[in-house]
Amino acid sequence: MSTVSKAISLLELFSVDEPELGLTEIARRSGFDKATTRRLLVSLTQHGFVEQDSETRFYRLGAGLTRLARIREARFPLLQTALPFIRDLAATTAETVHLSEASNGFLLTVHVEHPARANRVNVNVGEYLPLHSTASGIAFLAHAREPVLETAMAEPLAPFTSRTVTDPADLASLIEATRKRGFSISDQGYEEGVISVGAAILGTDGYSIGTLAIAAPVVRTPKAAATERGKAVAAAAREISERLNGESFEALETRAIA
Amino acid sequence: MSTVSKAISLLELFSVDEPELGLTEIARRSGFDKATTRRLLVSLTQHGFVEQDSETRFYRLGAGLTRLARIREARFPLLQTALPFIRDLAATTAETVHLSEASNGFLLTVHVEHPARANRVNVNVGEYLPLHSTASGIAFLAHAREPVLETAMAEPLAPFTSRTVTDPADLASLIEATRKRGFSISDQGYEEGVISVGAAILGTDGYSIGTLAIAAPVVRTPKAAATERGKAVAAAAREISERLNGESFEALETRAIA
DNA sequence: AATAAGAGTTCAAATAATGAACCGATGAAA
DNA sequence: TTTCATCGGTTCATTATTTGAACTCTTATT
Repeated sequence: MSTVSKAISLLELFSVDEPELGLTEIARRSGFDKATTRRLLVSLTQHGFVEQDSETRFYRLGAGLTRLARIREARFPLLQTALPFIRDLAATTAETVHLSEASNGFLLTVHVEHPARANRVNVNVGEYLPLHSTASGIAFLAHAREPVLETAMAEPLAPFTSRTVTDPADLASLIEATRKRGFSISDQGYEEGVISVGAAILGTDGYSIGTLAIAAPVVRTPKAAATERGKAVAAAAREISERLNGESFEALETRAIA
Repeated sequence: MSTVSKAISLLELFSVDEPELGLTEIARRSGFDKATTRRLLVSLTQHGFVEQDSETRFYRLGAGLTRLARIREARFPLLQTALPFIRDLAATTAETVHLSEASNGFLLTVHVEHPARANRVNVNVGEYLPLHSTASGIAFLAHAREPVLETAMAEPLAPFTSRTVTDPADLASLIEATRKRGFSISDQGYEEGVISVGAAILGTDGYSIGTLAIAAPVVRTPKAAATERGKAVAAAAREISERLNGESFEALETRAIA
């Protein structure tokens, strides 16, 4: 494992639920020696990737990350562009809406809007999503590059619930249906009791750069509601794609095939 | 230089103006060997910190950064909280408004709102701001921890323009005035022809965690206008501090002294 | 006062990083 | 269409950085 990977893996230990950790704890979780861990943390601190609370001595993610993220966002304003749509969907559906971004073959949740009600689906910012078992993942695959798709299909399809689609052929037809329909549905494929709909956001080259999804408890989601939400995310994803690229969604879709 | 620092220094090469760079270019600018540079880039890519355009082969900052930045933001929602205020200030003043975040002794510009007019002050997201010669920096120092303040005063005060305050004693009185007034003024201290006003945003401990500032061309900024803008940023910074910490600004200020 | 637990440090040994020289592809110039 | 230049990417013996067991220091607990 490269030193750089080690350093970055330390950053990955932080999450929304555990945004601050002590040195020993970080060393324990990463499996690195305390001395090593500290040296890495010091390097990261020097560049503002990590901050240390001067009082508690705990470490947390630093502002340098915000800075770089903003530089990226200036080039690919996915979040900025999608935000109003996410808010709108969250308001009209009163369910959890989340935006994920593609990052070399993975999907990273980048923003989440939760409804103000007790029984809701909780999605954490910073979560990685499996591609074969979530609405986002399937929507992503429906517009992914051939090699990305192949890699995803070749992996063992982990069964997260009893309903997870684990047969590659079934997955292929799900993807095909998603492409036709314009949005994907995952009926408890990732988490028991949760139904999600998702749609891909396309980049200039016509391939997915991210996804938009709505997750809701099955108990209050009749089939018709799911379809309606699906149409809504698809419309939003389409609009976001067009704004980002300044081209019609159809033009983008065709580009990917050529 | 540690390997980690080398890797991160590659990330620092990207900016809003140059968001994409080729391998040779990155190697040239960083001063590392091409092989080394590539190895580092590959490591960074594996973690989503860097992406490579599959067509042009150029490298750019990756979505993994957005993800981590969002995790941080969940803990310190500075940007989220400040955004509406920034927009409001930008709308009412029709001048450049920018938010900076403290990151171990430095100030990083994290968001900028530019007015839609030709003659305006351009501030880039991702820029580091000197502490002694900008409105933001002085506002920051006015509420900084003692050691941070001392370090800043001890450094040689670089003269960016003929009007930059380079005498530590003068700087100290500027800081004192800022503390009393509630906002700082930098009259062409950093860039010729630019006048800025700034105010500190305080954290739970009462010390600055960031700054809010308005930058405008001197030619259209009479003294009265500057004072008015100063009061506006101060009010906004105060409100943001209160929202972030759920405490009155006075309570926060007193905490720092104790 | 004794004990424990965490943060941080040291230095010989182990391991990972380095870079000169290489290949192959692409594109511009002769 | 041949030549030259440039760029992305790779190899492997040499070299320099990273590693971790054992240490100290500080703080909180019994």
